[in-house]
Amino acid sequence: MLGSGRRRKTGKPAARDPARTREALVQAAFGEIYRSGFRGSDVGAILRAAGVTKGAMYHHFDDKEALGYAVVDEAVAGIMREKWQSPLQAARDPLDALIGVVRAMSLRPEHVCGGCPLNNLSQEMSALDEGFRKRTAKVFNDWHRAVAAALRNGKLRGMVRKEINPDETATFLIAAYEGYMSLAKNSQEPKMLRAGQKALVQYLETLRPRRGAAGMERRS
Amino acid sequence: MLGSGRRRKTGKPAARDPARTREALVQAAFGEIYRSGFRGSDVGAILRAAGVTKGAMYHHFDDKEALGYAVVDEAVAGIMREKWQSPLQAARDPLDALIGVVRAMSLRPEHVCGGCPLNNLSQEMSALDEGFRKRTAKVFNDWHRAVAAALRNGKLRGMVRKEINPDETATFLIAAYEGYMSLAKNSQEPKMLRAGQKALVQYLETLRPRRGAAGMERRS
Amino acid sequence: MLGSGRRRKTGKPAARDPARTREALVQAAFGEIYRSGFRGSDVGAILRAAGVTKGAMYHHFDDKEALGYAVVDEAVAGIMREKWQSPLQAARDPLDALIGVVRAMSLRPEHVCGGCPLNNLSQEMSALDEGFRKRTAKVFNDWHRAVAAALRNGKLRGMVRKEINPDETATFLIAAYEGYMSLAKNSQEPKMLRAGQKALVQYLETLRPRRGAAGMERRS
Amino acid sequence: MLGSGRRRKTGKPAARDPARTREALVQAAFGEIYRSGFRGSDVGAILRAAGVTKGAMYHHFDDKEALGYAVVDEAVAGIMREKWQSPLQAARDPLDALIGVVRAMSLRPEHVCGGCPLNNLSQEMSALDEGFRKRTAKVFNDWHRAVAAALRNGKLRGMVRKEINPDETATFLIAAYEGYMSLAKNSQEPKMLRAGQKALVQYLETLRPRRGAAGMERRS
DNA sequence: ACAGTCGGGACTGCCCGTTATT
DNA sequence: AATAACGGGCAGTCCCGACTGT
Repeated sequence: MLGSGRRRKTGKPAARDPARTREALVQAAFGEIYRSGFRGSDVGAILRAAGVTKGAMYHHFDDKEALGYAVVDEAVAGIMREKWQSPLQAARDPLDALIGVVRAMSLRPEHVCGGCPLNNLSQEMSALDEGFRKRTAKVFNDWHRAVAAALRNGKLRGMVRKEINPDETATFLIAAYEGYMSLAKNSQEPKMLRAGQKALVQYLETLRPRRGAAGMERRS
Repeated sequence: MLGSGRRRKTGKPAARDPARTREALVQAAFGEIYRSGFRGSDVGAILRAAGVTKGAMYHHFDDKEALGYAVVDEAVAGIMREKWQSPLQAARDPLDALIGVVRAMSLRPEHVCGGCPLNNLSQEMSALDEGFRKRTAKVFNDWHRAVAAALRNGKLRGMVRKEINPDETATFLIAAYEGYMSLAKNSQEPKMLRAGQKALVQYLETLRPRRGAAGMERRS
Repeated sequence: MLGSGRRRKTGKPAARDPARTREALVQAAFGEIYRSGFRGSDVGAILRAAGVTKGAMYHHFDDKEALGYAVVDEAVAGIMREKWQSPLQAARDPLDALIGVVRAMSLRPEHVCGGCPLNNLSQEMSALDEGFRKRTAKVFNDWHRAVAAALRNGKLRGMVRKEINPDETATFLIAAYEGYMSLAKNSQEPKMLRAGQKALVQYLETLRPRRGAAGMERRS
Repeated sequence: MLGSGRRRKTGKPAARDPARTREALVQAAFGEIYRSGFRGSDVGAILRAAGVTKGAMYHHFDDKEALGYAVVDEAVAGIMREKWQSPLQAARDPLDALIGVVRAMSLRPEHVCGGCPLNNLSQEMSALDEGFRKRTAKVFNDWHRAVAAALRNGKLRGMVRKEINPDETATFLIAAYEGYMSLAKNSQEPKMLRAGQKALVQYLETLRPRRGAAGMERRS
């Protein structure tokens, strides 16, 4: 502390920017957590990846947990929104949009092996940490709401069969999606994901109203 | 016990029984791992739960990993066999049997929150440890084979629609099942599992051939 | 406070008074350091005690070390001057004065347990930081000079035995004094200090010239 | 943890020997603490000096504090015993023995600057940690008892003046000794220690009975 | 076959000093 | 002069597994 090691700072500390620092931390943490799980991820590695020091991190986040929460709230939720909510909101035909989302699933090996970030975190932490559970549940909820709303909207506009229950159908879709993601992560084979895409698309097609039936819907 | 202070351990070492010791370890490990994940589980806790000491454990298993592998190969595989393979083998009507299995899903809170042991382990370890991945993949495979075989068999016997692809259908079933288990684990609400049961049963019912229309079904 | 949201700090910043701020810092630092040692003292605690903020402190002092130096130069040196130099300067009989000082030693528990501020700092830092060492050495020196001067003066005026060496005697006195302070700090018993007082007074009495034997004393 | 970094132990762990490990830790800790004080000493440095890892240390000691306690109880107490108790026990003439001890004080620069290990620790920690205080107090006590016993014994054997109070005299001796050690540590000059030796020897000589006046000394 | 002490080492996050920024 | 941001050392925890006995 004193006495011996008297060293003056050498390299300049690279222009403070709290927001950037925070964002870098969240992104780096997301990457590490995606790779190793929350508990398996090393704070040191996150720090290195973010180019940030411990002191800075513990200034922005109380502890590793708080950082993990931010990852769910920001990074993971953002990804899901971008992948599902946005396309659905912008869509004319909800089923086309959903099929588009399913077809857009990445088949890149790292994504196949990595699985779904949301499901990973949820599976790992739900039973262990209520904070994580609540946050991941919220993301699931938002996702579910977006899909259900799209279906409901589709029904109103005659683009989705009248008999289906939007909530149940949305849940089924999400469950099947996550299930295939899990199986693919385990098998590590893109063909498993492809099978999932095929099955999901097939399923989604069954949700369209029968042509020439009640109300005379036109295909989009 | 004679002469100088030479005393034999008083408490008897509980009648050596290697097989029992091993089994106790595997069961205790299964429990701990189910609760905390493989990496989160504490060898000490497993030992305590099994009433076994370190020396004993490291006699039977090279390391924690080896114990984990045994948990997959024995405990987890056993559970899946008991829950799926056995009912299916004994079944007259494969769809009835599958519906029976789905209906038998435990709604007990600890199971809802705990999720599916197989999926848990697979999700946690697939990306990190090839040994775990292979072993869980094998269990998934056996499961899949059993379901597919039942469906195939059902087709032959006219109890399952001819158009379905047994392999794809089995995969879909498993994916949806695991998906619902994941969602339930996250939501911690039995009603999510109930929704899953309902949806799966509904789906299974669609696999039955149309009555009185053998061989003439139209595509949906 | 007009127009757009331009607001001046509402709570007044307590009437800037650099000198007061500085003094408050030195006093608070003295207190903290006396309690916990220099390295053990927490800058935050000093700040709180002084009712001053970090920015203010680092305005007045380059770093914690500089504050510590000021504590030695100002607070500690001041205390020693007040306790030793002043009484000695004003004294008629130096031995009476010294005895007075010894008798004035505080027996209050916090002082017994706290020890001598000068010795504390010197012991803690001498080997670790040359700046502290030099500064505490200077205070010791001033102290020593004052005692030695008093003895020398006493000799001239026939109030102190001729044979004694003022420098050596002063050193001995200081050493014994600090030694007792150390022992008392360790034992935490006032009676140890009392023993020191008694011994020192006894010793000081032996420094008086033998009555009626001016100039003819034999050494024991 | 798992998955990636699979490394098998390479270097053999150097033949277990708990007692050696413990002793190495205590000795290394003594060195570090002597150099930097207890709070200033770095556990990592101690570990490096001892050639021992953290795990080993925290197996033998609950925490840094416990290691520090062992240093007092074992290393410091041992040094004092060796330096004072042993010579005194073996002595014919207690005063000769004490003078011998004083004359044996090391004048080596590192010892001058380092001060007395016992006093260092006592000064640093007495006010902060009751455990340290008690332990150092015990060492002081043992020391005091040995000196007092020697003086008492000397009195009985006519080698020490009858009028002196062994307890008070021992305390005075110890106080003066520690005082000089403190001053020397601060001044960093061996000549200060030499002055101390001279003064202490002179003082010790005054404790001898007057020659040819056995049994008839006057009170001072 | 089993008991358990010993030891290895990665990792967290606290703490605290300091420096930009306002 | 006040506060937010940052740098980083370091204690101590955790937990695995080896090795010595019994």
